[in-house]
Amino acid sequence: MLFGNYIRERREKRKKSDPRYSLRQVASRIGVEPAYLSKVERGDVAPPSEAKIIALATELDEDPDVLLALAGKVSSELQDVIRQRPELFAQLIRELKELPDHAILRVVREIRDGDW
Amino acid sequence: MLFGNYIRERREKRKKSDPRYSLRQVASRIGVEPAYLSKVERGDVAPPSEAKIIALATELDEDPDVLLALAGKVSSELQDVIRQRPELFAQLIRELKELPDHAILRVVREIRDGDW
DNA sequence: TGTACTGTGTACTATACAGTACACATGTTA
DNA sequence: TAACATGTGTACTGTATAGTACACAGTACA
Repeated sequence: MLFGNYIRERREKRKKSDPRYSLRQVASRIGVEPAYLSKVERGDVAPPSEAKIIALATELDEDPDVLLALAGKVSSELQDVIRQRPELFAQLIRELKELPDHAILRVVREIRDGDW
Repeated sequence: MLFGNYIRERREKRKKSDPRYSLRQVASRIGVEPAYLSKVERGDVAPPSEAKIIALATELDEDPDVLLALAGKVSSELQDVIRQRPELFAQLIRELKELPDHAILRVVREIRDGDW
């Protein structure tokens, strides 16, 4: 799924029941020109900046990390965490790379519940 | 520690015992102009691209992830891993953010040794 | 003492990024 | 049917990124 298609789909869905989700109004609320959002939704230009993507996520009630991923980006907040301890996190992420979702979820839960 | 200072320090150290580590020769081996590497080492310009930083890491036998971190970057390879499963990794990284090094290392080891 | 190598200052450049501004045709509604 | 709202095409812009090219002064050494 491409970023633009996904956004358009989500926005149009909301528009059905709420006219406040017209392209123009959403564009205005996230602070871009309508022509630009139009091009973004049609994949005519690259996805917007991280800040605009997060605004869009809030607006459409989507997970910002997922939208950023669709846009080929990783949240700068997460990048900052990694940059604080690059060896540790690099090792961890490479270790987890091949594991199935449920294994990673198990790690997340163990950390949340355990006495780390 | 700034990226440029660090690189210069490491390079000069090697240069003491091996004249192949002059600024010019290293620049040539990693494929940039000497004037540029000079500016990079003095922090006169921003750190180079990911590819050049990795070449530099290889050249100076440093950890690429550490050099990238000093340059304010995160390896695109790690970013790709995160982008494959954004929710999962975002959750995990935020969870680990506050934990001390030894706790994260424990996770890494458990994954490596265990039956995940 | 001249040749070769060292690091550096100045000027320039090509490409990507992240949009704006305005005009236009079509559609809706009061 | 006038006023307003909708999405989109075209043209343009400022800033950042990632460097190159060339000249120059100082140092080493043969």
